[in-house]
Amino acid sequence: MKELNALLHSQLRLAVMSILMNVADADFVYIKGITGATAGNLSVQLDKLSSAGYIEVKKEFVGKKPRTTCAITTLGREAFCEYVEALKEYIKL
Amino acid sequence: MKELNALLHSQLRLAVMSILMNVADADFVYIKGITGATAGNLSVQLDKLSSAGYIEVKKEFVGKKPRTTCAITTLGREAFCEYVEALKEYIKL
DNA sequence: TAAACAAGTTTATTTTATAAACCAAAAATA
DNA sequence: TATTTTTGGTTTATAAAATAAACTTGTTTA
Repeated sequence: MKELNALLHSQLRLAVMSILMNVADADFVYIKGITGATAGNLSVQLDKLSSAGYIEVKKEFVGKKPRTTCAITTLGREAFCEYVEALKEYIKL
Repeated sequence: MKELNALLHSQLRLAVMSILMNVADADFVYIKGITGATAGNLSVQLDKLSSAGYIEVKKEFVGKKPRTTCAITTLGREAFCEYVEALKEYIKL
């Protein structure tokens, strides 16, 4: 059977990628809210996606508050689509 | 976002359940062949699915050789379907 | 009869996911 | 204005998982 991309086959990382597939970008607080993840866990998982080149993470200040914004990359988009294709073999759609 | 059943959100266990969704039963050697899993890993994962009541495992002798046969239960079937439904929220199908 | 094989199980190791603890700065409050 | 709380995270520690390696029991084969 086809392998499932282990980086994507994780609930939180998959949720993040799923969100980013449908918006231009999303910030840390927003993603945290939708996924219900703890900040620590989210921080770690965003790093992994970023290291893999699946997302781009931008850190800036808005006024005096820091803001971390994420956007999916072309590579990430491709990986996500391949993952979904592979998954279909498992869940027969 | 909906939670993904952690017991099913594992490549090998999902593969096993996927196989068992489509056949009356399947034996250890057959599942091992299709999934490409090692015997040890498969043994452990079958135990987990069995403990959760998602599959039934029957051990018998065919001639002089042992045979382990697995079949999905109603509970397992339901859990699989719910998992697939939850997953759709992530992969938008 | 010794070596290799079959069908698993058990145990140990490596990864992962996750949460807990922490940090710096800003905002709210007493 | 001093202190507490909140915001927006990161780092570190822990618990859980996946996986492989080693082992077992019995069988077949050379």
